Amino acid sequence: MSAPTAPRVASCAVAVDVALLTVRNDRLQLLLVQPDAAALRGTWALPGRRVRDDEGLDDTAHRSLAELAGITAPEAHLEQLRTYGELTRDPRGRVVSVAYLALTPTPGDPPDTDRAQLFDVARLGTAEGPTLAYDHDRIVPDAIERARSKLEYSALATAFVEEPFTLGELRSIYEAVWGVALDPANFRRKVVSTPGFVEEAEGLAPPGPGGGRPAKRYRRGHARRLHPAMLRP
Amino acid sequence: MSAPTAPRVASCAVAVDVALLTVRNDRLQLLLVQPDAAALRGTWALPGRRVRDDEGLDDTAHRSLAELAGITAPEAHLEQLRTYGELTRDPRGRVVSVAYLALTPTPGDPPDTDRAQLFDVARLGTAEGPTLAYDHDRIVPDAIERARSKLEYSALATAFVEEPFTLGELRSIYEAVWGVALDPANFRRKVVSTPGFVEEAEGLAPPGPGGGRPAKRYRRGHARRLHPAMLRP
DNA sequence: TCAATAGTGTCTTTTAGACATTATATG
DNA sequence: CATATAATGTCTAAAAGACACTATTGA
Repeated sequence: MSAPTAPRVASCAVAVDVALLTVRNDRLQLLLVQPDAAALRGTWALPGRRVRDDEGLDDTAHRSLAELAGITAPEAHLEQLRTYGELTRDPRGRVVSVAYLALTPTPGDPPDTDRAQLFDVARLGTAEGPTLAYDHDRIVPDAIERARSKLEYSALATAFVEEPFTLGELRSIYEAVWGVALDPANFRRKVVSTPGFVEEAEGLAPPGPGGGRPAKRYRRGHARRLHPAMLRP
Repeated sequence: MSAPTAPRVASCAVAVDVALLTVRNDRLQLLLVQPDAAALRGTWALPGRRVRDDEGLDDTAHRSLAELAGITAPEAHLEQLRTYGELTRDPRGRVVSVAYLALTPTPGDPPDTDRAQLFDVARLGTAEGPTLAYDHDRIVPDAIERARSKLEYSALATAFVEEPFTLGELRSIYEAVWGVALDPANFRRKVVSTPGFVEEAEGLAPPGPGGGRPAKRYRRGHARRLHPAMLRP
């Protein structure tokens, strides 16, 4: 009974899946694509590709976004989330997937084609939301929680906005990702007093259609970790 | 020039490497083993094994510790750190490695055999420290920083001590991992006022050889995240 | 007795949060 | 003018940190 018929150690398929989050219309949204497999018609999946043998994992992540959603965002924030290796996570066989988290500003050109779409994060898991393929219903909550958590102790919120930005725009990122309202005055004080979070830029941003005082513009600072942190209420 | 001679998408070897940290004699220590390969004689490596085709990633991590260091710690804290997929990280070929972070109380039976040893984290990277094989000099700092960081906002420090423990023992964990001295009075107040961090247990712990008041015993609480966090000074 | 460690009390400084006030825009 | 948003000021409550003090042990 100790004579295996197959090699115990085998190469297995390695893939990358990317959870791309963005904030559009003050709502946190996730990019999903339609899977290739006909059996999965009607479901949605994170854009993902097999890792090529001459390709780094980050490169596979970028290629997944480019090939499956037409998104080329070399400046987008991209970080590893976690690797999912459950034996049965893919019905086609053993596939180990390295999941990535990507954060981008709202694309002025939203990829609302048939193949790729942005979905409200708030609707995921509800009857109105999309049905997720594979084990992506396990990856997606991890990605969202990572984003929510990293907004606290890193300057990652700035990855959601184009430069230059106003502190009102930055605050709306926090409000969309966390799903809470923040006091504008206290938010401003925390941001500008946290070293390296943002740097003042030139000029003023015009107010919205309803009027309002023009806002100062800011750029990303050089700090990666925030001291003190922006704690969730 | 667009006719590849080898398949662009191939299965590649998947391995798991485990960075096991413990606190011994008030110093943060890392478990390293001697690699199998003769070419790597004199260097030290994280215990790691190839993933079997019938085995989950966590199982491979446990097996790595058991087979290479004789450590069977099913209750130890084990979490994924990151996956390292650089093309050239292993001279034997393309190996994608899923790195794990393991935290355990000091083994009463330290694995100081020829094959496995605990090394002071403070000496890593110095002339007195071990030379690391593969790309493990990139993994190890990530593991240490993860542990230092998670002590702030999680109850992970309790993974380093056996139950029941005293708050003095818990404080010495923080001091060893962070490398700073903490005020005992303020530390105690923070810990007991953070909901779910620790729970009072029965009895008192005897003082050390130099005397001192007997300390109350505590057990791990049920909180995973600490609110408020234990911030580094 | 003294030295050592545990645990409590208290004070000061810092930070977070609520909310009023002023500034500058649109309609 | 009213309304909207930006930016500043001020007050209060909570938290962090310094440090004195008491409690209980071993030597």
